[in-house]
This record gives sequence, structure tokens and C-alpha cells, in this order.
Amino acid sequence: MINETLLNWYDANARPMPWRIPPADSKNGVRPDPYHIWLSEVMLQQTTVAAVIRYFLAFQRRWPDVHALANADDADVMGEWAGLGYYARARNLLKCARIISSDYGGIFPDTEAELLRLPGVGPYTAAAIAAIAFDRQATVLDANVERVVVRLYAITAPLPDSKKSLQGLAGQLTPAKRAGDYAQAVMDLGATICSQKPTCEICPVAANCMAREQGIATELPIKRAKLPKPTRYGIAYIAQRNDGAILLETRPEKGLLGGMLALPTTEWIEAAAIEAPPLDAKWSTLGAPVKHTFTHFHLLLTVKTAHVDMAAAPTRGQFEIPTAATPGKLPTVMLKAYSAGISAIGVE
DNA sequence: GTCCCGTACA
DNA sequence: TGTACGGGAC
Repeated sequence: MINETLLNWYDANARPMPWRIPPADSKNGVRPDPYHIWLSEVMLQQTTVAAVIRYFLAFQRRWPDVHALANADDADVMGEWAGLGYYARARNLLKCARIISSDYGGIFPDTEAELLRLPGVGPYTAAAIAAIAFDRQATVLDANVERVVVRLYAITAPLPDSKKSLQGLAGQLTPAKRAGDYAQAVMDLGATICSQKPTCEICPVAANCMAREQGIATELPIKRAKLPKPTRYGIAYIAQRNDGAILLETRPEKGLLGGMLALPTTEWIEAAAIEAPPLDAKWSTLGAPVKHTFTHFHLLLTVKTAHVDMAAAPTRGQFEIPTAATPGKLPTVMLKAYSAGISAIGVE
């Protein structure tokens, strides 16, 4: 059986992770802390294990259980998430922690259906928590599993059209016993051996793989062509007060970089930016704009700086004296603009 | 540069 | 059903 082979492979090759119970212990019935599994799985949405580890450890240290996280300030959570991307995840994480803390007494539900009701928990994450935290017979279908299944059965229909049939095929492979370890086994396989460039020579299930047999493993999965990215333009403003304070603002909850600490900027549009300075000042423009690429557009962000006096009254944002911690609270595009700006005007 | 990816919401 | 949402790997 393929699932048995994968479990044996996992027993010998499971990647150590801070939230993971190694197979030797898991087989003896040791379960992980559901809070750790939920936190790591939300972080792992769209993000690799290597990138997640240091964020997971920072969150675990600062907020050791779901009640602690539920009681955290929004700005602290957003600041700790800065740099990890997809910031709606952090807003939903906090919402979810508060629901678990207040409505569930801090105990995570153990069924997919109930987990699915929580903010930030979709089909993948519900199945992952049910399987990994509670050893329920739930089937995870993330991109790793999709790749493995598409190749095992040599599915040539493009994703996401074939997603429903993949769910069925993946479900047939899920064993009743050790479903949590199996979920992690197949995802580990997809992340390491059955990756974009598969190393079929060392794959434990190569003998079961139809794509391998047909010599098309590298071509799969077939995906829909995607739209080209447009370029948008904008201006970021760095106002430095005589005491060294910089004008920063918290972006609105909804939309791009929602809830994150940021420099005041214009709208980002597919035409020359329309000036929207947060206060009247003598603005100077940095030579080269900051370049950044988001999911669906490229951004050319012009940075403008100005020195202002203590009486400056901006129309939005608030002045803050930067500390060593300030850059780490900024999302990457804002960190780029901030770094470019302060190196130009000089901030101690 | 290009490719990759779960969830929310329209 | 399609689109918005970031940063890292390559």
C-alpha cells in the first residue's frame, strides 16, 4: 500500500519542526498542543517551513497559549507578523484566538466541520488540525499533496479544474490509523522529494507513480496560464521631525497590508502617482524609486523626504521616535522605502 | 526576473 | 467561480 510505504518513509525521514511530535513518540500516542498546530498551520499557509520557524518560535515565546494571544494588543501581533506576508492571516489569527479563548474555553474543536467555522481556517487548515493535532482521519490537500497525487495518477487535466477529483483520490489514500502522521508524511514528501523538480530516484513510492512510468513527472501538475502583472506607481512620504520622530500610520484593516504599520503613501495606481502629502513641507525626492512586486502587480514607489518642525500637524498618522524594533514591525515594501529614506536623510 | 501557494470575499 | 492578498525560492 502506498500509504503504508509513506508512513514507513516518514518514520525514518520526518523533518524535525518545533511544533511537530516526531513519529517515534506519535506512534506511542503522544499528541501535539493543538494551539501549536493551529498557529504553525496558519503561518504555513502560502509560506515555507524554513520561513515560518523563527516566527513560530517568537509567537510561542511571547504568547505561550491561546489565552495569552487572545489578550494581546492588535498592534503587537501585527508587528510580530511583519515580514511574513499575507497580513489578513494575522488579523484572522487574533480573531480566532479570541473566539477560542472566550467561546471555547481555550480548547480547540477536534472536527473538520467545527474547525472550518473559525476565521482564517479553510478546508486545508481544518483538515490539517483535525489530522495532526487530533489524529482524526481527515485528508489534507495542499499544493504538496496535489503534486504528489497528480503525479501518482498522472493527472493531466489542469489545476484547479482537477481539484475535486484530487480530493477524492487523496481521500482514498488516507489511512484510518496514524492519519496525522500520514498527512505530514505526504506533505513532507511533496515539499522535499516530489517537489517542483522531483528527485524520483530517491522517492519511496516511485514504483507506484504513473507519471514516473510515463516520464512526465516533471511536467506535472499542469496549471492554468496566469495574467501578466501590471505596474503601479505611488509616493511614500518620510517626514522627520526635529526630535528625530518619523511620521507613521496604521493602514486600514481591509485591503493591501491591512492593519500594518506603514509610511503614509499616495494611492498606488497604473498611472503617474497623484500627490497626497500628509502635511505641507519642503519635500525632496530620492533618486531611484523603490521596486517591489506583490501577488498581482509590480510597484514603483517614489520616496520623498522632508524635515519638519515640532509644530508640524499632519492630516494623518502619528510621529514616533524610531527604535531598534521599528523596522521589524514594517512589511517588506515599507522597510525598503524606510531604509532608502533614512539612509538619505540620516536617522540616528 | 518568474514561479509558487490557502483563505476571504465578491 | 474568479480575484485579492506578500515574500521567498530559484
